[in-house]
Amino acid sequence: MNDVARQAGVSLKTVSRVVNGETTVDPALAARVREAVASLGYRPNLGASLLRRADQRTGTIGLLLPDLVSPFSAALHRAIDAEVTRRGAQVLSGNVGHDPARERDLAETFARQHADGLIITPVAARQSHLAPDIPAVFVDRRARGWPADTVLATNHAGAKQAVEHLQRHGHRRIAYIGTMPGARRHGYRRAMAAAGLVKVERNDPEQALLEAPTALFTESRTVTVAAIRALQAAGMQRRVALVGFDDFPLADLLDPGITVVAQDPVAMGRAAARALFERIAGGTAEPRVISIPTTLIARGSGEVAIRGS
Amino acid sequence: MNDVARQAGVSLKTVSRVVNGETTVDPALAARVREAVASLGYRPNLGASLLRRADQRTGTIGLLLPDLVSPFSAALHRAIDAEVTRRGAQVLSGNVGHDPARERDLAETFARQHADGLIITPVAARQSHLAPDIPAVFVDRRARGWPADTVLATNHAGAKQAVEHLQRHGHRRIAYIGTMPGARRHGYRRAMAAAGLVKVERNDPEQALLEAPTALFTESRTVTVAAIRALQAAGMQRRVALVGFDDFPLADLLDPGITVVAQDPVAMGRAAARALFERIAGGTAEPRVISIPTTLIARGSGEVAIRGS
DNA sequence: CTGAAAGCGCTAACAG
DNA sequence: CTGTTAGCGCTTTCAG
Repeated sequence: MNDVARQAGVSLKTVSRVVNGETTVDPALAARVREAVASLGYRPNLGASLLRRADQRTGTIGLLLPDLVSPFSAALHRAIDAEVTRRGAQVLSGNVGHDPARERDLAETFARQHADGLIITPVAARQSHLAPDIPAVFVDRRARGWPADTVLATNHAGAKQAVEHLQRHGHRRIAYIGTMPGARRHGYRRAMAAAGLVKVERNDPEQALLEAPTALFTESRTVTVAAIRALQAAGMQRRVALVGFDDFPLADLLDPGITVVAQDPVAMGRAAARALFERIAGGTAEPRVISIPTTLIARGSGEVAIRGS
Repeated sequence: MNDVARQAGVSLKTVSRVVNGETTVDPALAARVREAVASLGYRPNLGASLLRRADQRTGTIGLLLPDLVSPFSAALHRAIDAEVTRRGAQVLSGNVGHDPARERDLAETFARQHADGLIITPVAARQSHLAPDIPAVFVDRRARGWPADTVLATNHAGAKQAVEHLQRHGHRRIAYIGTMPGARRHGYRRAMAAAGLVKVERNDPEQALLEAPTALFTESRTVTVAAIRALQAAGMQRRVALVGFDDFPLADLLDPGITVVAQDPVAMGRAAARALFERIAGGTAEPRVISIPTTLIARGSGEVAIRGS
């Protein structure tokens, strides 16, 4: 900045004013400064600037996702990106890879880089260890040990939709396939029990099929695809019904098309970004849980009627 | 840091040594410092540290992708992430959304945050405007106007694989469907011409089908999926052959399975990360183009024989 | 509208 | 092994 000042024939402070877009600078001087900036390839030093600056905002939001490869994460990312960009800020994202240590390291990195806030799909059981004293919002999984807003799909209602749909097609013996702990699975259990159905619970679709269920309900995209493969391998894709939690690309092009309870990642991402900006702006209300409804999309696999009925 | 020093009863410099992991500190003092750090919730100021530090490394790599949602980008991301993490650094990524202005802004942001290097899948026609005087490597599209290493799939060879495969199954009249300009499409043209085939070139699969080709070659995942939909809608998925460039999830579960020329995003990502670390370490060789081979994966759609043959 | 001086939090270079 | 001093690049405060 000193070099720029020298070349433009002004004081350092005037350069600072121009670089920061203050309007109280003589246009002729400002032009000379901008010229010098361009010719010297000057780039302001963010860290030095932040050292003294009153307003500590950097216009940067950190996003931590367990697995950037999943279609759900990707859609969430895009929605958050759109909302954050619309407000003139930027999203930088980090891939946690389901590793709590990396979750902590990335949160720490964002905090050291003075991100204005964090949006996190947590992978660790408790989040207290990463508390980086900057505004944060959780998405898709409830945060524990660290009060913050949380945006969730309404899993319990989603499970209810799936189970009642299968029940309407005559099914009584339904296998739940998945590995997820806690609240989400609990939602499925409650839905099954409430409907008075026989429940088979397994991690592996092939094992589940041995128990002769007439319908499958799968907990995530990964498990849904595994179930499709197992059904096709056994030639049973038209004899056992299947409803998956979470939509995925090409679900409509398979044969039969896969019926899913779709989350709404666009609404979830937008809600998370909005909640975060409220926190950044200084909102100090109690931590909220924001629920986003799910939708059942019938495509064929969930409408396979029970055998012999 | 001053507060920590006071509480631990040592000088500021000793705190600095402990925080930076220097080993020349009395263990008892170091323990006292760490205790004070924890109790005060002290977090070092990266910007201030960098201001004076000789080694300007931050252990951070910036990754710019045109669209984080695409499976290819996601796979690339994961591979880069793995290689960078293995070397003890972190990847922060930004979604460019095919917008040259955002590409520039994100590169600028990473530069200001002192990223050690950049990996970019460029979207702008020329990259000279974003040249952020830090080491950079391009992936998946050749960089123009800014000499840097580039990692590419061997498109020309990939097109040859596809065309020869279709030719072997009796096809002479092949539609190329895609919108991509420049080198990649050029590769397809050359491959077609070299094989002496009749080429129909269209953006839209439905239009292409009107020209009665016996086989389709699609340029990207998006176009491949559009072609699958068009073929299924016309009931022609077993009468017209299809080979797609770039593999995608569930391609094997469709009926027929979709034959593709698969890129190798894992190898591409690893090569890009390695090239970048060489540049960061000070390698000053001429800009290279690193080619990663493609593989034809036969799944059914590309082996549909020509009608009546 | 412009500039001079002080100091943000930290590390390099040098003593002890 | 530990401490002192100077100064990184910038913005603040305050005086012209």
